[in-house]
Amino acid sequence: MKTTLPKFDSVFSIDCVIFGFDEGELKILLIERNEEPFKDWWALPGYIVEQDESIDNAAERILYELTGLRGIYMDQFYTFGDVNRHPQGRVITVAYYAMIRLNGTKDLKPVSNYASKAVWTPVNDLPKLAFDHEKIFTRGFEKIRNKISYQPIAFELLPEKFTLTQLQHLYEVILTKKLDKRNFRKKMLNYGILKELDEKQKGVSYRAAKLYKFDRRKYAKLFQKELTFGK
Amino acid sequence: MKTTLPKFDSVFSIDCVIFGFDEGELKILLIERNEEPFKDWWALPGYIVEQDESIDNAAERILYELTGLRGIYMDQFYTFGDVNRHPQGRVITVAYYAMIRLNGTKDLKPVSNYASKAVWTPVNDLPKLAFDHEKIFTRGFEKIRNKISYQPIAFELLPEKFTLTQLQHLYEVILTKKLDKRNFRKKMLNYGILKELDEKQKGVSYRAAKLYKFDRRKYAKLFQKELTFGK
DNA sequence: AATATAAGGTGTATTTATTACACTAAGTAA
DNA sequence: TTACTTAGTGTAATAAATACACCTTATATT
Repeated sequence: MKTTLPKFDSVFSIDCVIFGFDEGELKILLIERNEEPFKDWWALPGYIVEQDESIDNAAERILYELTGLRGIYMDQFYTFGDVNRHPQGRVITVAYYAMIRLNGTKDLKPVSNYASKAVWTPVNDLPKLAFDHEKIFTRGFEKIRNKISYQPIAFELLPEKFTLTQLQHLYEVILTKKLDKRNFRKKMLNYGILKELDEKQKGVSYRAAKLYKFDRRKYAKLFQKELTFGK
Repeated sequence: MKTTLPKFDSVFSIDCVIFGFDEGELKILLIERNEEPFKDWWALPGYIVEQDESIDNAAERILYELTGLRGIYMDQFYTFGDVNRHPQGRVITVAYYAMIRLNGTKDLKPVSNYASKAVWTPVNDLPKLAFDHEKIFTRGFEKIRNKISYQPIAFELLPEKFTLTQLQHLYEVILTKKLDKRNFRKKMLNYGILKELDEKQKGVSYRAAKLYKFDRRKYAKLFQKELTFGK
């Protein structure tokens, strides 16, 4: 990494922590960098914000260019502004996260050639990352762990139809702890935000489980109620 | 505001929402700007981040220069990056908040002359603010409203010794709703994070109330426990 | 056809937290 | 002494969280 690089003054960048759930594992999207610094390293998808675009738009564009993923809604979660986090100059980066449904989506094709590939990587098996991206990932993971206890974000990660065991498993992976099956089901079903389908799991070599759907309408109602606390 | 101003490319800035509680009112600190653009307008204390300082340090420095307040611990809560939020160029601003104990602290003296004064202003009676500072304030207020339901931030705003009624009143102001006196007391005392003092309120023209202190040690223990959820 | 395997699916009792609700006690001021 | 103002207190009902173990059902194997 001792090449001569241009120096620049101040730029903003965006970095994205994109979560997916596949084969029972929580994964994030990493790119292999095709540019100095940190050429050939793994990194979070991220790049520099243009002069004339808002940071929210920049986040969407950058994710698209580096992974081919389009129209993904992301939320900002933290801004990293240490002085030496980028070797070429002062770069303050705004970190975004999103959760997406993998549905067997496999490898992704970067549109720009700034990344050579984009690969889903299990969070329990991450390689060393460029810049301070480990720190950014860790904070993003904390964010969703925290968020899952008051918002049904799990449904964004699962396929449209899922079993209660899959749902529980996802919660366990995000919370990093085991949950009690009966209590978990009681609680989930009590919220009333699940629609039981007339359909069962297929292709498993054991008793097939019932499939459920997330009911957005009922969730909206529930949430409305929860915003108006009792006294 | 039709003066000729220098244009610049990209800069980062910091804006601070500093909460205080005084005379039964929740207040924030505003400065009167002494520079274009928005000269003579009210604004959140904020300024530009230097090349060689981290954003956390910048936040501390800027608050000091504009208000004379020193060593205030602040938390970042959101970054505002719309393209046209600043008339002179592209400015992305990282917003911080803090809560401080007023203890009769009155007016504050800006150290830099970029602000002509710094004044505590009730949140229910804010003037029109420069830039997008209303938006920033609103988001900061939401942030503490949300935070108060899982962290005892109220104690940072109250004097060291306080009555339960004062504590309740502060909760009511932040949550913007009335609370039941008996339930509030039961709950607070149950947490076990209050130390009852052998002392009473003074100088009131009615029955004096007992004074309490916040017990940080017990809170630390409680918090530890809460981080390890049941199953 | 019988058996083994592997996950699916279910209920109850206990404890803890939340809510609703109204009167007496104590100190100060007139 | 009286009026005023806030302090301070308890209980019953309801709802939520927890701990805990066995039978059922579909598939695969012999």
